[in-house]
Amino acid sequence: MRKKPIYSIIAVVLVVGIYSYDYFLNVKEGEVVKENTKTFYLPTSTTNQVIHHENYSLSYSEPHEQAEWVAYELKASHIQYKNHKRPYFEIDPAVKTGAAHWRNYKNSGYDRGHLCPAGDRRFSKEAHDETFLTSNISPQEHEFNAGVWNRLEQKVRYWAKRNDGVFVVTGGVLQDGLESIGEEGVSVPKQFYKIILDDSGGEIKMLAFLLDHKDSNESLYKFVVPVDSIEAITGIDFFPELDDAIENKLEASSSFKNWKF
DNA sequence: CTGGGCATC
DNA sequence: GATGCCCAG
Repeated sequence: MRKKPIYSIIAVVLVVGIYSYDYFLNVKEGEVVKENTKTFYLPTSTTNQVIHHENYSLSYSEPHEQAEWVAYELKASHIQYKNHKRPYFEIDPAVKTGAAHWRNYKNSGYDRGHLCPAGDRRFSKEAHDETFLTSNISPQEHEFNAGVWNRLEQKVRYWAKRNDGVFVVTGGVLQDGLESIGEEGVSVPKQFYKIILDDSGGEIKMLAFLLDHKDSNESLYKFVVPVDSIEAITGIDFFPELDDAIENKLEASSSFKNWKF
């Protein structure tokens, strides 16, 4: 072996290469990412810019200067009440096309509305801080953000505790012709969606919400829609790795009988 | 919980 | 730009 080190080097390169290739295959969009022992369901990207952070993934839309979706697992154990100081919003360095600056939001009249809520990532300072990237926010009316949207986020935490974890995919509906704010032109969505998937009970359950970008005192179940209808207006395929028969059945349903409100 | 504005350095 | 303080739904 000592006489022919070149063979050892080649062997190491081959092994590393194969495992790297396998790794990148696994994190390709629409594929399944192994996150510890759980399986993480990722949507497709219409923008070809999927980014994986430690505690959530996203697909960034450069024209709209925000994520078209943010996806993450919310485990029951994630829901803690540790207090962290709110940090400054930072430009997401992983967005190669250049994520928006928070200054676009300043004096715009709109909140920097989290997509992956800070309240869902309070289990560590690192996870909490990671939600303060500008790739994780969208312009939201304060009354909406602190109102019906906040109610929905709290309900998701309730389900995560009750069902021992859920998967969440959320974002604004990005379309042509939206109003925009700031020098970089961050689009202001007219609707926001949130999709919850629970696979803890052996059988997969799915629930989707579509809300107009305005506050409401209506009960949350009034906003339940089939996943199909969100796919139709966003062009995103939300659970492509699910068995087609299961995917088609679940995504066509707007039933919420299996969910306690 | 969800956030903002303003003064200060 | 970063920090601290006071504010609202």
